[in-house]
Amino acid sequence: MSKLSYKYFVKALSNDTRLEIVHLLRAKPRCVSEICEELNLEQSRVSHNLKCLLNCGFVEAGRNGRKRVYSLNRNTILPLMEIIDKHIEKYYEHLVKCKVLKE
Amino acid sequence: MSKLSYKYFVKALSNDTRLEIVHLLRAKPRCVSEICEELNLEQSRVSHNLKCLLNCGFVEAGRNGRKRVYSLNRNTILPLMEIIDKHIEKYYEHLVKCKVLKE
DNA sequence: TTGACATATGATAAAATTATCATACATCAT
DNA sequence: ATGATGTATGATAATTTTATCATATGTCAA
Repeated sequence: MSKLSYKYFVKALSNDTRLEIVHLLRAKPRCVSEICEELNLEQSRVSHNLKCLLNCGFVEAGRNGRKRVYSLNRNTILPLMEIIDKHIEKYYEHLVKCKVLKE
Repeated sequence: MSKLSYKYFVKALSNDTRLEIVHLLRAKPRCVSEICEELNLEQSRVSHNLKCLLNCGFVEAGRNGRKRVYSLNRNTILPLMEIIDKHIEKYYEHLVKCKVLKE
């Protein structure tokens, strides 16, 4: 319940790969190879990042034959993203003016 | 409004220094030198990290003489932290069992 | 049981973040 | 104006995070 764990949970959502996975799973559950294909990412990369999301309870894993199916933990991650979205909506312009975002 | 900005906002909260600052400001606004003292951190480190929080709209800055006073943007960061707290409460045990947290 | 498919994992290289140092800038009191 | 105080900023070193590669593990079908 410490700041350490706080940071850990937040870090899980502060990475492109993991955010892409989360966004993809928003629509429906998928197995690892599907995630790889749809996001055009390497398998080990996806697995490593899924593990992080799993550890933090942001996704859950089931099984379908030899496939491991991952789905969002909708109870927690969706409301969380909603709040962040709202904040971003309000402050995006501000952030852009500060020219902090590159790319 | 892209994933890039999303990541940027979340990253602002995924760092020990910035989280400590945010937690400190929860009680009341403070100037840079006060933050340094209370958290026992170097001044430039605090300033750099405050800038990040400022860019993202998580804190606001005023002035009092030659002191620059920072305060929390309570509208957005407090509800956000509340949700994260709730999630952590639920999943902390799980996370510990996975032995992901070191220290 | 063997081979093929699906995923996980450990080690390390590559990339990104962070802290630190030196110094610049800004404000106030004299 | 000058010095003292308070804060910001740029460059780079130190640290952390991430991706990649090689390989291990697990599951199923034959």
